[in-house]
Amino acid sequence: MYEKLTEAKLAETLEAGIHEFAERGVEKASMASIAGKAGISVGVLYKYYSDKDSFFLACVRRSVGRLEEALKEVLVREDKVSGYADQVIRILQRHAAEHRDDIRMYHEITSIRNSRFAAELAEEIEKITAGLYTDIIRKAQKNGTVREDMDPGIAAFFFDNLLMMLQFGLCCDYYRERWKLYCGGKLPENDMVREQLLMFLESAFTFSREDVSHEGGK
Amino acid sequence: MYEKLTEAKLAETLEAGIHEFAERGVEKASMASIAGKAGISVGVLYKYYSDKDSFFLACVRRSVGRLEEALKEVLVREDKVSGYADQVIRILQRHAAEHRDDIRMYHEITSIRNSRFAAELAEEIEKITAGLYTDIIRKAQKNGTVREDMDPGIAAFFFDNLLMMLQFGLCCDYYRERWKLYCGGKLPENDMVREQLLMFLESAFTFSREDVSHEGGK
Amino acid sequence: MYEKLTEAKLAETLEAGIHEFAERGVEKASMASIAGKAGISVGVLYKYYSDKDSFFLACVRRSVGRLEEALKEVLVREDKVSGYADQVIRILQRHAAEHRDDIRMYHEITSIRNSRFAAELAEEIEKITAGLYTDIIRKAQKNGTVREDMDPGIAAFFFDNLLMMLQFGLCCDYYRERWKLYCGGKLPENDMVREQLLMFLESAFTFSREDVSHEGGK
Amino acid sequence: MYEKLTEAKLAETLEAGIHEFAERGVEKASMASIAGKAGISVGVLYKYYSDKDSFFLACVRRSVGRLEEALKEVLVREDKVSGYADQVIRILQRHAAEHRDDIRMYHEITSIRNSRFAAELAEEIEKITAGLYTDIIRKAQKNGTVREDMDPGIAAFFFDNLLMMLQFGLCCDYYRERWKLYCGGKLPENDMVREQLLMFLESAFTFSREDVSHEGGK
DNA sequence: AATGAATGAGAATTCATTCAT
DNA sequence: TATGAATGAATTCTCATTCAT
Repeated sequence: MYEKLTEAKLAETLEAGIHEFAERGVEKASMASIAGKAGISVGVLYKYYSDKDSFFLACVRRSVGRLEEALKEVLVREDKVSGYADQVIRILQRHAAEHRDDIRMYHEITSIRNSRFAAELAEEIEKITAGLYTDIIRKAQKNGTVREDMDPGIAAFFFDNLLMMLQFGLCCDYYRERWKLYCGGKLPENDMVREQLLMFLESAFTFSREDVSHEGGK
Repeated sequence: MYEKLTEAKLAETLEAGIHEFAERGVEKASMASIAGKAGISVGVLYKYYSDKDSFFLACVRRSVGRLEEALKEVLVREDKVSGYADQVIRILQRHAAEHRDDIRMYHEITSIRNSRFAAELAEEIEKITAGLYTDIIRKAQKNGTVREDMDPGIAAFFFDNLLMMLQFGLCCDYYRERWKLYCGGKLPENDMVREQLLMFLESAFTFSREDVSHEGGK
Repeated sequence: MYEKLTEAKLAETLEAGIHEFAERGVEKASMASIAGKAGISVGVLYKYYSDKDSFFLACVRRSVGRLEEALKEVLVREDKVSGYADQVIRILQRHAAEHRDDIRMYHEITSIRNSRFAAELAEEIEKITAGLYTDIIRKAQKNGTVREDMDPGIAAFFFDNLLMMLQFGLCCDYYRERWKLYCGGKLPENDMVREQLLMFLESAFTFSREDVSHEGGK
Repeated sequence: MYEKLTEAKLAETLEAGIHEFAERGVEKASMASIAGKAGISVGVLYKYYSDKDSFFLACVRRSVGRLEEALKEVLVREDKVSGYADQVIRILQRHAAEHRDDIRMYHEITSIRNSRFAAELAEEIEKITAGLYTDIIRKAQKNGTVREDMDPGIAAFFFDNLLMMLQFGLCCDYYRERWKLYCGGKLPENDMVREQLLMFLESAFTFSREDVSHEGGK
């Protein structure tokens, strides 16, 4: 009984936490219930994590780590935004289906009501994708596949926003309902959504007809 | 003491509620604290609202009503998406600046812990804009200013997603920090964001270059 | 609107009180609900009765008054206990059937947990029957129909106890269930109960010391 | 602080509960006050009992258990009702003197407000005595010491009613005052009451004089 | 005098956190 | 070191009573 918590047990605890936080939200999640599900005592939980909040953070980190891991699959060789986006969307759709709790948990983070904390977490979680997306766009601008008057950071932000909502739409109750409202009462198929989103993004990032005719008329 | 609850006081109570819910979230918000801030007794609060949930809904409705009121300013005569979008974005930016708590409260609704309201609220809140945006896009498709292969509902959804994130980015801690991350550490100016978002949308909704060249090659 | 409460309205209020107290018990009875049922405002209720307790007392008195009224029907000419008892039992059985709430209310009184109060009420409510029953027994002793070694007061007390339980058994949930337990699961018929109770009482009051010594002298 | 809840403490808690329920009634009894009196925290109270009702039931059961324990002392060898009754009355008189709160608590059960427990508790509490008393009477009928035209169940019920009132008369405010009223202002001595009650019962259960003379005249 | 909205003390219950074992 | 029982602050909600109208 008095044996040190194994790596595996610790992982199990985090998973139990992710599940509970995803299912009931931070406030309603119960430390006792989490410990119970993980098969450990509340005591150890508090030995490893000073309080509920810090345990929540640990869960967030695990959850986000898993998402990052998934995103590493994207072939960075891709220089065209559309090809890149296609890969990312596919991965996120699969990830959302396989790790619903992770996404719900991620949404919980966005509720954080303390800017010091928010800054720390946002940096930790979003820095990589922020940089990555911005770079892709910058490169695409250089090779002429994305319009040059677009601010790469802001464009990357828009891009990420759409992806974020894509995931929430797959996993979080309110967003699902919202999705349905726009699609005549039922969630659209992943393939259709991806196709439409790609079309939207592709258009967005390239020159619109006016611009063309404008430039053409120069 | 024993002061009659005026219309004004009732409004003040809702505002106090909106503030508390925005600041602390539904679970942590305290009915006693709200009553205290509004300068009324807990008793009346429960006279007017049967429980915390129903008071929360009343706050949400007030908050949403205010947003809808603001959105009514949009000239519906506009048939071009870009002109329409320009107006909507301006209004939302102003609204977010003036009613930060409303937006924070809106974000609160999207939380897991409030899943019990999800379907009901989503319908109530988003139905109007969903229909409106979809219509605008459909019309624009008819007059040839939006590409025809785009599903109007899904496109409207993308559009609304971007607007939603715009607002969260202005009001909610986590989203603000995320914004900063994409913009070199500081929040971008409203004007610049609007300009970029318009550009993004305009391109997105119109024919992409390939399409153009395709058509051009006809 | 601003008219004085009529006699009738006041009576209606007491009846509403009796019903509520009988149905929910003193603690759970709600002054607002009583006022509502009586069609008056809580305000007047408190104008006429200083607090819940004093209103409860007023209800008790009305309720007890009605019982006394019913008991006045007993022909006092009766000198034999059995004949007297027969009449009383019949009246109480009828009264219990017609005024269930009165009996339930009466049981509420017995819960009173303040001896000063208890003394006052007991005196008010039981004094008449106490005297009456004792007298009957005393007379019966004089004319030789009740054994002489019986203390008239104590015997009267036993008699009243049995009548009290009879009524509770007809009206109060716990006592009803208790009744059933002794009678194979269902409440016995009034006629049968009366017959048995009369037999029990008749025997109890008559068998005299002589009989005992008779046996002893055998 | 952080004292382990021993068996003894648990018992103390139940006693504190019995006292509080007896003193103030179920509704007015306060869980916090009970915990305080028992020297434990509200938390543990709720660890052991899911809510106030279930704690109340536990108290009732303890209280009833103690009474049953006491009643086990009765020598069941007794076949004559009078001898049996003598023993039971003695035990109940002693029990009431020593455990006033138990009896007050028992009275609490019979209240309207506790109707929700009525059937369950009545069965649990009274079944044993109901069966026991009925049996005794039935046996006595067989050996000719109790008149045969008496329904054993109903007779047992009358018997138990008298015992019940005996106990309430010793412990509950209202019943005490009522007692006094029948006895010239003061509670009668236990010995005297027992003697009179025995006499009453003995007579009640045996042939009345009329019956005797009736039979004699045949 | 009647009204009923407003008051606020009080009660049950929960659960993050502590600490004796 | 692990355990999980014990703690008690905090929260929601109720309702007898008051008093401005």
